[in-house]
Amino acid sequence: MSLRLYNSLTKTKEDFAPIDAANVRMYVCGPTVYDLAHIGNARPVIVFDILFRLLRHIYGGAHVTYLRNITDVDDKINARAAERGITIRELTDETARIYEEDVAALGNLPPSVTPRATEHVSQMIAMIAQLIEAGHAYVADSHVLFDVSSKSDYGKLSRRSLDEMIAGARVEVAPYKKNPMDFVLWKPSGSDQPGWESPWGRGRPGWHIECSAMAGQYLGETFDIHGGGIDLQFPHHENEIAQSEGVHHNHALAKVWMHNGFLQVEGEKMSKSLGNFFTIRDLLADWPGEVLRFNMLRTHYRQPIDFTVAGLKESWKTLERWYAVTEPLANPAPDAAFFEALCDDLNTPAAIASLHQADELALAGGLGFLGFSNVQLKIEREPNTLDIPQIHRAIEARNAARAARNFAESDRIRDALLAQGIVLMDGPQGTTWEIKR
RNA sequence: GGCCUCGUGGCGGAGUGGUUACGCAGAGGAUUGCAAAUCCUUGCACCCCGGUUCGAUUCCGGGCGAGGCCUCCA
Repeated sequence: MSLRLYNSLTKTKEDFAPIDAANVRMYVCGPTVYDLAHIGNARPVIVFDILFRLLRHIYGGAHVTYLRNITDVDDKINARAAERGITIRELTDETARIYEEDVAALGNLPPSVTPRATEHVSQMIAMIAQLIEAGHAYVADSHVLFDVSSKSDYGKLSRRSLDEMIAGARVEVAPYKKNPMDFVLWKPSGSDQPGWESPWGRGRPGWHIECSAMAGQYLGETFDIHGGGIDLQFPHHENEIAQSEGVHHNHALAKVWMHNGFLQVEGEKMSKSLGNFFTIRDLLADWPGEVLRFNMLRTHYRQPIDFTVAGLKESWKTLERWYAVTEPLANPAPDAAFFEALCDDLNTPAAIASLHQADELALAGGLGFLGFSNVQLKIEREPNTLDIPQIHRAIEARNAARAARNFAESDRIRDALLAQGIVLMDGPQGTTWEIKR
C-alpha cells in the first residue's frame, strides 16, 4: 500500500516517494507566540501529527524528521509585550510554554525539532546576503526587499501572476519598493524595538525569512513535505519558496505542499467580534482534549470544518462507546482498511468509519494509531469531586427496594441520583453508573 | 474587482460513470418492573439548467449558493 498525498503545488494526488527513505523530512509552520492558540490553530497541528505518525509507521520512527517552528520575533509580539508591561522574552517564553501544553493535551507527539526564530537570526542574515548577491534582493531605505520580478516563477504555488496581484492592488505600496509585491526581508529597528546587528544596520527579520532559514538549516535545500493552513499559501509559502529557491539555485524547497482547510465555528467565521472565538485553553476547560482531537479528525483535512457543540457531543459519545469495548493500544499496528484510508491522502473520516466496522483488536489499534489514550476521559468519568461510596450505598438501597418490588422507592432513589448527574444502568451483571452528559 | 475551493439524506461525513459507505438523530423490535445502556431491523440525499454518454450524483459548460486568499490571520 503506497502513500498518496494531495500536492497543492501540482493540484493532484501523487504517490509519495521520499527523497531519502532513511530521513523523511517535513516542515510545518508553527505559532507566532504573542497570544494563546485558538482552535483553528489546532487543526494543522493535529493533521500533521497524524501524517507524522503515518510516516513513522511506514519509514520507521528513527527515519522521520518533523520540524515545527516557533515564531518569537514579530511586531505583534512587541506590541503585546508593551501592552502587558513585560519583556518580549517573558511573553514568548510563557506563550510558547502554554502552546506546548495545549497541543500535548490534544494528543500530539512533540515534533523532532522545534526551533525558535530568534535563535536563527544569523542564518537569516546569511540568507538575505546571499539573496542580494544573487540579484534577488535589494537594499532600499534601510530595508532589504525581495525583488519578485527577479524570479520568473513567482506565484507558482498560489497560481497568481504578478499582473493579477497588482490588479488586486490592496497591498501597501511603500515608496522604496521597486515593485508593489516586493516583500521585506529585513527592516530597521528603533532603539525601543528588538534588533540584531547586520550589514544593513541594526534591524529585525521580515515575516517570511525565518521559515526559509530554519528549514534550510535543519532539513536541507530540498525536503519532502511542507505543511500549513490554506491561508498561509499566499503570501507566506509563496515567499518562502521565492527565498529558498533564490538561494538554492532554483532547487525546489519542498516536493509536496499540503494545506489544511479553514475552520468555522457554528457556521460562522471565528472572530472576537462575533463572540465565537475559542482558544484551545478555553475548550480544554469544558472538553477533554481527545474529544477535541476526535472531532477534528472526523472531517478530511482539506475540507472546511465547522466546529460545533453538537459535533463535540457526538465525538464524545463515539469515543465513550468505543472505550466501553476496548482500550487504545500503545503500540498499534493498523489493520488494512484503516491503513489504506489513511494512506489515501490522510482520509481520517474513512479511517474512522472503518473502525465502526472493525473488531476489538483493530479498533484498539486504530484508536492508538490516531493518538488516543482514554486517559482524559477516564478522569472525566470519575471526577474526584464525587462521593463514590455514597453512590454505591444508594445503588444498594435501590436494588433492595427493587427486590422488594417497591418501585416507588427505587425510582425515587434513581431520580435523586439523576439530579446529581448520575445515570444508573441495570445490566445482567448488576447496576452500573456514569456521569450524565 | 482578481484568484481559488466547495455544494451529498434531519445532522455529521466518505465515495463512485451503472447495484450509493459509515456515524448521530428518528422509527420498529429484543431486553427492562419502568427506564437507561446495549443488540437487531429500518425510512431518508447526491444545489439548479444544459451538454457528453446506452447510462451521471460522479465528466464538461453555465447559473445560483457558501467559504477562503489578495492586508495581520492557521
